[in-house]
Amino acid sequence: MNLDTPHERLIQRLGAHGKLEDEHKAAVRALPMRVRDFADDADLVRQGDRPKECCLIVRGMACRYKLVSGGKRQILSICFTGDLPDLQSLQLEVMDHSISALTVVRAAFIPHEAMKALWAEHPALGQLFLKHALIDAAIFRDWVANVGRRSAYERIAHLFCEVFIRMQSLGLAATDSFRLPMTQSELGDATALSTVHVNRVLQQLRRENLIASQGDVHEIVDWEGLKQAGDFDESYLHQGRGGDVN
Amino acid sequence: MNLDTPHERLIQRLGAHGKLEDEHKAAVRALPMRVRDFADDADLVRQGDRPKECCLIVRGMACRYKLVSGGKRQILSICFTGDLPDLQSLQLEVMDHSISALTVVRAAFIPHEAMKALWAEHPALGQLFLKHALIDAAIFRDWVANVGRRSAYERIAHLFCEVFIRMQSLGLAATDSFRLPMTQSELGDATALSTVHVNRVLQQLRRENLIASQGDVHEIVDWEGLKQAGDFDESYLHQGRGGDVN
DNA sequence: CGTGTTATTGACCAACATCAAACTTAGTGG
DNA sequence: CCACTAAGTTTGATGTTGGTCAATAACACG
Repeated sequence: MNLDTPHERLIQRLGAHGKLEDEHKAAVRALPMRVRDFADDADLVRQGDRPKECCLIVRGMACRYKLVSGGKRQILSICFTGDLPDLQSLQLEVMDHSISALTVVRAAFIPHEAMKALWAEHPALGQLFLKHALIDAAIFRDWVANVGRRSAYERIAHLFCEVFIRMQSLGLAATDSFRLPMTQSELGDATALSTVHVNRVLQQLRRENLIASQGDVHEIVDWEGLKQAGDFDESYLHQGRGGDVN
Repeated sequence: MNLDTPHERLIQRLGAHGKLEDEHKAAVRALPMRVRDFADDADLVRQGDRPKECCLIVRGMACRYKLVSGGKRQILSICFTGDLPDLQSLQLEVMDHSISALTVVRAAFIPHEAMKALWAEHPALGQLFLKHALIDAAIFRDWVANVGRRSAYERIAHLFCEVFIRMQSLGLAATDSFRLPMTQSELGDATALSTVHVNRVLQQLRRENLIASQGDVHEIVDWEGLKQAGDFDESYLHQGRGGDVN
C-alpha cells in the first residue's frame, strides 16, 4: 500500500489513534482529492483566502504563520505529513493565517462539500477530524505559554522536544534524531526570537551536550536533559501512549 | 425567558451566529446540567483532570491558564458568559490547562455522554459546537502572535480590542466601555508582561487618550486609535458581521 | 480604624534585539 | 573542477525593551 498516495496517507493518519473500520477506509478512499505540488517556501493557503477545500499534506512539511505590523512574522505551528492544517475552514469562512511549505510539499485538496458529506455519513470519522482539530488547538495553547513565559533557551529546547515527539509518533523520525528543515531565522519566527539569538542558544544546547546538529538534522544526545531544559511535558500532545504507526 | 438559566444561556449562545430551530432548542433544553457556583479565583477545572463533563459558563468571567517552570503563569484566553471552555475534553482525555474564575462564576456541567448523544442526534448542533471550538483555536493563534511578536504597548491595546469586540458581540459591553475584572498582574499573565510594565503601558494608553479607566471598567475613548495601537484586525474572531444578540 | 490587596513610582539590571561584518556552505555555470 | 554567487551561520559590539526590587500610595473590606 503506497503511503505516498493521498488517500492512504489520510487513512494512515486517521488511524493513528486506533484502527479504522473497513467501511470508513472505503469512504475515505472515495473522497475526491485534487493533488498539487508546492515549492519550498510557497504558500499553500493565504491569510484572507476563503477556501472551498481542505488541505491535506501528503508529503513534506509546512508551517502556519501570521504577519504582524512591521512585517514581523510569527509561526504558529509546524505541520507534518498527514496533517490537515485548515480543517477550520469548514466552519470559518476566511483564513486568519497563512500556510507555507517548509520543504517541497505535495498537498491534496478536498472539497468542503465532500468533507461535510463524509462527516455526516460517518460520524465516527467526523469525531476523528474533530480530535485532530482539538489537538491542534492544544498545540496552539502550548505555544502561547512557550513564547509568552519561557526563556529563549527553554523555548528552543521545548520546540525541539515537541517536534521530536510528534515526528516520532508519526514515524517520521529516527529513534534519536529528526530532520527539521528550518533555517535559524525560521526557528526565530517560531520562537519569537531574533536569528542571532537562536544561533547562540543552539550553540549552548550543543555545548551542553543536549543535542548535536549537522545541517537541519538534529540528534538528541540527552533526551532527559533536553526535556528538562525545555520544561517539556508531552501530555498536551494527547497521544495516548505514543503512536502505533505501521 | 430568563437568560440566567443554564439552558437558555446555551441556546442564546449557540444561536449567536444564526437562529436555532425549535427542535434544536428543545433538544438543548433536555440536556442534563449540574449547576455549581465558584468563588472569584477558584479553579473550575484543573490541568491534569480527566473531566467526564463539559463546562458551560452561565454567569461571570473566567480564563484558561497554564503554569510553566518557575511558577510563572500564562493566561491563554478569556472566557465569557455562554462559553464552553473545555469542549475539547470530549475528545482529549486529560486537561492540558486549568480554567479559573475571574469573578464569581456560575457554571453548568454537562455529561460528555449527553453532549455526544446530542451531537449524534442533531448534527447541526454539533457543527455549532465545532465552530465554537474552532473560533477558540483562532483566538489561541492570535495570542501566539500577540505575545510573540508585538511590543508591550501593542499587546495590551490588542487585548483590549479583542475583549471589547467579543464582549460587545455577546451583549456584555456598553457601546463604548467594558468591564474587565482583571488585576494588572493578571493582565500581565495574559500578555506575558510584568505587573509593573502593564501599569506603565496602561498609563501611556490613558495619557494618549485611547482609553480611560476607572477601576476595572475601561472606556474606549478613541476606538480607531486603539485598534491601530494594537495592530488589531478583528477578522480572526470570525464573527460574520457582529453578533445579532437579542 | 487596621489589614490586605492592588496600583504606582523610581532606580537599576538582564535578556534579548539590532547592526555590521566575516565566514561557511551549497549550488551554478563556464 | 574551479570561480562566483546567494543563502545561511557565526561573531562581536552596542542598544533597548521590559524585568526585578523595593518602597509608597490608594483602596476595599471587615
